Amino acid sequence: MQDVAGIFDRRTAADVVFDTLHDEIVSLKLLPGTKLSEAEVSRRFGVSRQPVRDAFNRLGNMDMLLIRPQKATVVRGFSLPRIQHARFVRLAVELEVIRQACAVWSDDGTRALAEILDRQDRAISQGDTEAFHASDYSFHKAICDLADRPLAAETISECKQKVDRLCMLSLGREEEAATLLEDHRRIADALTRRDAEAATEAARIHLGRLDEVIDEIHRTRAEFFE
Amino acid sequence: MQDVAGIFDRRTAADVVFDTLHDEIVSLKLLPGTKLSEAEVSRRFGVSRQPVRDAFNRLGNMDMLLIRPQKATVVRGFSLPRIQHARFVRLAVELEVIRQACAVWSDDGTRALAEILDRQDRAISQGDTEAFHASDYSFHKAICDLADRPLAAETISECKQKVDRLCMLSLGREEEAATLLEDHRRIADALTRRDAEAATEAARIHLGRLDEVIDEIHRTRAEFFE
DNA sequence: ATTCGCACACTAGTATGGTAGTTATGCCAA
DNA sequence: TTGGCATAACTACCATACTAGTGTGCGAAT
Repeated sequence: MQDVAGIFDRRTAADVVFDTLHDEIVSLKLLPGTKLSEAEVSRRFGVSRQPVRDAFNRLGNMDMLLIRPQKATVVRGFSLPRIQHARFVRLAVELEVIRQACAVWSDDGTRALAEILDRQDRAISQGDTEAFHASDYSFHKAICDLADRPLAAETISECKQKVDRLCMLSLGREEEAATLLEDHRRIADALTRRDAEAATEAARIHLGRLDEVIDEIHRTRAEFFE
Repeated sequence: MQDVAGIFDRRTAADVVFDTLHDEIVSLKLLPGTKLSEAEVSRRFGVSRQPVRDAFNRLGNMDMLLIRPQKATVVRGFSLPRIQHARFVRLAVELEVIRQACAVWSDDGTRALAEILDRQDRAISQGDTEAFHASDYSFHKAICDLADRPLAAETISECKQKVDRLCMLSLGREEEAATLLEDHRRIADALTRRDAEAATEAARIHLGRLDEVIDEIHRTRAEFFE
């Protein structure tokens, strides 16, 4: 009862099951097609079937699980149309964010991006891929904030998540970090010049770099697609 | 208790509760702030609490219900930032759809849009607002299909739904149907000319027409916002 | 009259038992 | 050996009972 941590942050059993399964699906510890049963998962977590059911429903709503009544529940595979759609939405949002950022750009924005680009540069020279990805996200989020569209970062993140799950299937391609940083520099420069045309064009190229990666995954790992 | 369920599409009790509540929330038969209890709703539908709980969870995931553990579950009010974000995402997607449609435009597209515009024209002269709204949706969906981005129509529809729920609070503004049709004509013309710049600019104006309506609702119906 | 405290009526979360529907299995007959 | 059918072994769905946390209102004490 005196557990201070647990009072405000009430984590239900369903939350634990949901978070764990979510992580395992995204990180591909659970591969597409894996069959999950309420009873089995409830035994694994030491809870009853009800919280598991709640967690399944949430994951089902997010299209991560396919719940077939009276049949079985399986981890959903990738759908190329849906992946492409997620990328399309991200592109569309990101471009419009950039346009609006250009309209309200100030030196504050230039300074904020410069700092993030420095962080990315350091991450690359130190070979810290995790820090690189974190600052990559910071870059895009900063533009959203500077465009006065903070919620856009959430939408972008949701789209990115779906694509990232797929890209876990790819082999290491971290050597391209320098290219991505160069893209960011081009976008930042165009924003500083308040050149929406150049900024959006650079963003198109930046976001298009995954095209071939995804194509390759689709070809070589067809078994994970549905 | 065998429902009149579809034979192939098994409609569970949770589905029925979800669909009904969803409709009532969207149509504002259930106003923001209305308290819903699992027990009460389960009595109303003549089912146990479990399917009601499933339905609540789904609606909670969609941000239509706010589920506060051990306290109560209430219909969520409107959040101006979220409404604006939904409109922003719709704008961004719609603009990019138009750009891609321009890139692959053919006479088929021109013909398809012309037919839809005729339907809208007839709906207006007959004063059939429902038919007008239906063909309005058809117009935007047709552009998505012609741009080879059918899923974009779903995203647009989701965004539109959130805004529409808010606009149910507005008084009748149907007199503007002619203006909206004129907007559509301008967009269609620009697409026919494959003029992406003009088409997107027309779309910006078209989608911006709700600005004042929403502002007014926010001012005069502040009690529904959170 | 005001305030404190406790009982009670609520809430959502969890556990468990049972039902209907689907799939896999294995036996029996051809 | 193989095809078809009965049956067992799953599945998710639903109902009921219980737990624990929260707000409210009444009564007693000041």
